[in-house]
Amino acid sequence: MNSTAFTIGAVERDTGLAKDTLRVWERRYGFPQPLRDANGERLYPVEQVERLRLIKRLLDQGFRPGRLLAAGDEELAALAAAPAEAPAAPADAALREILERVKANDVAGLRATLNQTMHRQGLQYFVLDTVPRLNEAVGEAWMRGEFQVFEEHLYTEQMQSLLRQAIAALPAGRGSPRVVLTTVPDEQHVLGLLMSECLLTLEGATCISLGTQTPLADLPKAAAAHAADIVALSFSAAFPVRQIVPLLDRLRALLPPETALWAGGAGCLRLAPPAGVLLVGPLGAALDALAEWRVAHPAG
Amino acid sequence: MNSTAFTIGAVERDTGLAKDTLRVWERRYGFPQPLRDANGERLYPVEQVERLRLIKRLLDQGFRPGRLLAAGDEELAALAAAPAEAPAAPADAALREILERVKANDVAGLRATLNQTMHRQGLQYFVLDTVPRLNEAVGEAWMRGEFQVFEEHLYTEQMQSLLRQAIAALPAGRGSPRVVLTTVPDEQHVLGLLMSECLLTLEGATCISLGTQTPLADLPKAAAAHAADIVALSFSAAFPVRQIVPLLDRLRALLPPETALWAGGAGCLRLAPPAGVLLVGPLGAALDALAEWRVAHPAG
DNA sequence: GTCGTTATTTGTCTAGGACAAAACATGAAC
DNA sequence: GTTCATGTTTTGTCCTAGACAAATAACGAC
Repeated sequence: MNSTAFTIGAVERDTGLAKDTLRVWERRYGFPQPLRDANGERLYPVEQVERLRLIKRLLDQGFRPGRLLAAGDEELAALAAAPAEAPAAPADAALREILERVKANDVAGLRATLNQTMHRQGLQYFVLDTVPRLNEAVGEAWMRGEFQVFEEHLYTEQMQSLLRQAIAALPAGRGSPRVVLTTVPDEQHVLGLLMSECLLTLEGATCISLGTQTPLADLPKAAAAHAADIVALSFSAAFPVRQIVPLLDRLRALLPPETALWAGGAGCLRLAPPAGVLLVGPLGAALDALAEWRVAHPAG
Repeated sequence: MNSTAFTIGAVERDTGLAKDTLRVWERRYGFPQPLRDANGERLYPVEQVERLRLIKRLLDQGFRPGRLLAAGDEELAALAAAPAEAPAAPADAALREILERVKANDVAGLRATLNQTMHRQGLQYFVLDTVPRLNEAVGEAWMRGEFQVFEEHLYTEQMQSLLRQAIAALPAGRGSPRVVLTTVPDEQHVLGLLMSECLLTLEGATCISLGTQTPLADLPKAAAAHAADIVALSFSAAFPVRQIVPLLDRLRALLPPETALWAGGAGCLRLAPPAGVLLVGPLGAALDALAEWRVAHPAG
């Protein structure tokens, strides 16, 4: 009956935690503690996998493994319920309605409400203010157990669709700077890219989006082919922070010095900027950075 | 200068080849043969990484590792140039023009041509015939060294944008069956999903797309919440074939028996169908499957 | 409080061995 | 010549247990 146990590889795929990490946690902290099959291979029951997913989220929020892995069920739930710092800005009506539509699995209604909100607020304000708050609210609702993962996916899918539509409706940017937008391999979150593309295109920049996960070695070629002034990367909170700086260093070395390298997204917030890389923390900072770039590069 | 070597983790991310696989290939076949840093850790030069990427593609085409890893540069190039079987259908004018736009990095032109072709052909024919041939042509062009990875990404991004627009323009399906569409974790290719969504929605089915990489354990909940008749998964050729059957078995066990489970995409072509799962090979077969489902489930 | 130094925590890497499932080859029976 | 059942090779994934560097926390001096 309980034919539903996960091998270590399946858990890695499902949670994003490396096999090595899973094994070393087991050794050090005693959790997870999978069963073993006839071959001595680990078999993780569903509950442990779900718990690991929650732990992964809290890790991304800045909690430390030692604490989370030693915590009991109640403690974990408490941490998930009381979000890190920011006493969540009070959700306005539009926000609440959107969340309700997601919870009610009302796809058509969700789509309509999102569309309406975007048009009422205007694209820039929507992207700068509402979308980040929605993203956060959805993430927190999941951690509190109010949303399922698939509901989060549904939200992301609809938001993605909306933003892409908005971008398609904008007059294609023809101005400078020319920006190549993408994420590095293993970073699959696309909303950050789309939000940036909206903002920059609104300001008249030319965006060339390569979608997610372009291999590093290809970026210099892409920058050259598109005569890009800037290569911009987006990192979500889920991306392993340790890897960001070495990554940026490697990429910086690959790119010609006259091509700027920008990195933004939640993953870059607590980070010391490597030489030659501009870290764009909150989304609005991208607009400032754009303005500065234009001052430093008068048309010509 | 050549500060640009990859650790084994970076290669895993960049190529999609597991660390274990990379190490065992080195031991068995003598390739790749990375340098070592001061700590004895592997450092892969860029050329080896690019070669690994090519090998990965050929593997996905059905070649065997023993052959590919023993092959010299020329032999590899020959294999890549002469595609597996099918003596590629002669590319018609529209196809050629699209490929040229990609090669010329003409984003606006590409977008316009795609849009025009879709409208001329009609959505169904476009999705059933042109898109798969384009996908294949782009993949082959990369293997022959004519396209860079980023050019492939650019194509995918524009096609994605176009298909999403087409879907948004369709009257939202309200008929039966109700289909939940997604991919499993680690399967990130989205075009297959979008193509299916187009076809099914055109036929009046109700599609609920969760985007890519929904954790398995969430699918039963999603199916229940959306009262789905069918859960449909898409597997690309890049997804490790070995894992598909165990995956489908696990999922079949999780889903209630009255919910159908369909799996399609290039990854499913050479595969024995597990019990209780419908393997939809070529795209057109999805339409047949839909018709059959309707016969078996008269309205009511 | 702030700074610099030591201690702990944590993820990632190493080695080589093992095994099951898939793919291929071989040969017997029809 | 095809079909089917065998045996053999290939191949990916998993195992253990140890090591180390980078990030973080803790501490004492100022």
